[in-house]
Amino acid sequence: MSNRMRSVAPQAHLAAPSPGETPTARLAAPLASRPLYLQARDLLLRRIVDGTWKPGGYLPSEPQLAFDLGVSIGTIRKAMEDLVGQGLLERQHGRGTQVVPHSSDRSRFRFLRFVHGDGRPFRPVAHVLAAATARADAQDRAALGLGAGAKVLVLLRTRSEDGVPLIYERIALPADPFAALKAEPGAEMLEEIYVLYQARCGQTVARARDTIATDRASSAMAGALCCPPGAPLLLVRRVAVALTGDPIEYRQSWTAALEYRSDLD
Amino acid sequence: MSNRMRSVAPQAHLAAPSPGETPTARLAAPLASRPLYLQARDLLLRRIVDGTWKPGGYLPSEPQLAFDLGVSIGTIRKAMEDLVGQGLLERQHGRGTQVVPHSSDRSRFRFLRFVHGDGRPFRPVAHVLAAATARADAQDRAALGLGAGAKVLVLLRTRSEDGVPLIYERIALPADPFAALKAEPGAEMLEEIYVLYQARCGQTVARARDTIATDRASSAMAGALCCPPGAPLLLVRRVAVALTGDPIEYRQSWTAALEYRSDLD
DNA sequence: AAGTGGTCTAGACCACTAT
DNA sequence: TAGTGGTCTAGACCACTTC
Repeated sequence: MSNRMRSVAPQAHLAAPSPGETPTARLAAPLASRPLYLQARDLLLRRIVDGTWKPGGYLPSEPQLAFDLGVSIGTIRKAMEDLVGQGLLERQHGRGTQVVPHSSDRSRFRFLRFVHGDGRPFRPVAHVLAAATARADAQDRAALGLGAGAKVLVLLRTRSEDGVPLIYERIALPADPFAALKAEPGAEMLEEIYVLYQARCGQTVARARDTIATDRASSAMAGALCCPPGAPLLLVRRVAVALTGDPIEYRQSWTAALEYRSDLD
Repeated sequence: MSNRMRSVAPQAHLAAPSPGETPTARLAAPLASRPLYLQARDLLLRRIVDGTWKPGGYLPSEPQLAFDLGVSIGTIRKAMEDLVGQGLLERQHGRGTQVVPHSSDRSRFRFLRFVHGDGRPFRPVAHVLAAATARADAQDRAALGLGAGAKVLVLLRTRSEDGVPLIYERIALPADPFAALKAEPGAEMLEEIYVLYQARCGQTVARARDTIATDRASSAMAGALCCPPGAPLLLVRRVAVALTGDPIEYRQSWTAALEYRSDLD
């Protein structure tokens, strides 16, 4: 007997929103003992990943989803709360539940960011220096989990404030899903590049890991950042992974003047 | 009318665990419209802060707390889930709910940590070089929110692996609650100092903010870390705050060989 | 066997947003 | 006014831990 065979048959849903409508999905067979709210969460996640509900779009209402999946509203709510906690969904009282889009205002990565030495926030503008496809180097391959001869799209850019370049950045992306980005009009100045990944390449960044170290300025960095070659720099390396768990971005950011800060836990 | 006046009187609790016992607390007056689960959460937090339930100790059971506060079990669960999410409580199926103690195995700060350049975890041993009370400098005062003539307890220590010192550290603590730490036996080698704050000074670290920058080695650092004076170092500054929200630790960590890493979001 | 937390349901009522 | 999510309750049953 499954944990879902109860005194009240779960099929007896009286709240069918449109008469004659039929449920569009059912959760696992009675034998599967994985909690229903986890199954529901994964199903919602799958539909976000496969684009059934697009970033910025709204999910069906709680009663509708509960009917579709054949579970109670409370179970749907628990599944949603999990995804809200991951920053994938956003609920708005009286309006509905939305798939969070990446945007410059509301980035999913507020917990680690560059700041000025006095704590002022850093409000940069990006400028792409070069965009080219190349063979992935050893670091790229390790970070992105690629094979020997794999190709990557490499972006070199600076990020400036008031016209002063403060960050020199190299971004490596797997050539396959990101080829469309190479000649993307308007991309050269776009600060929030994750919006582009999502809109043009269908890749949504879910999480990222940052590793911070010191490095010394190469001649290219020295030229871009107006510092002497060999000057000590802060180097932030980021590996960003998609909703599927695959790494999709390897980014290196060098800076001489800025600091890097975690939000208060 | 409050949001708690319903068709079923909330007082009608039949699950009184000990006959004749009386509730020990009641939530806000009917006029207060703040959600009950938030009131419950704050009350639980207050009892953790004031030591009613000590780190490592167990809370009363859900039915007991629900009876005490005059709310349903679901409301208690929601309040607890919030505190679990903050890392303050830990629930164990069949056993109970525990106030999380700081420990070297299970630190509340797993999200940012030192690692070796190749990604290996850093497993240090601490060695205190000096512990003395001093007048707080400008940085200490700013970080800890102290007044002009305030005193701080300053600890200088190294953190080594296999006998090799890799981090040079200065920790400033408000002299008032931390005076007991000065002559603490055994503290000299203790790596996880937050355990001491909690056990000896009644101060539980709740959250921390890290700011990462580059710096150059002073002669003291050069001596301790076996690097030339002026060598570029990674500097991590941390401000840790207590459950009350007051800053209680200002820590500066310098390293030449290590990197600093965030967990995968 | 008793007690604990974990899952799931059903339904009441409230508060916010749209129209 | 209708529809949405937010809060709160009550109770069933399950799974784990302890005795």
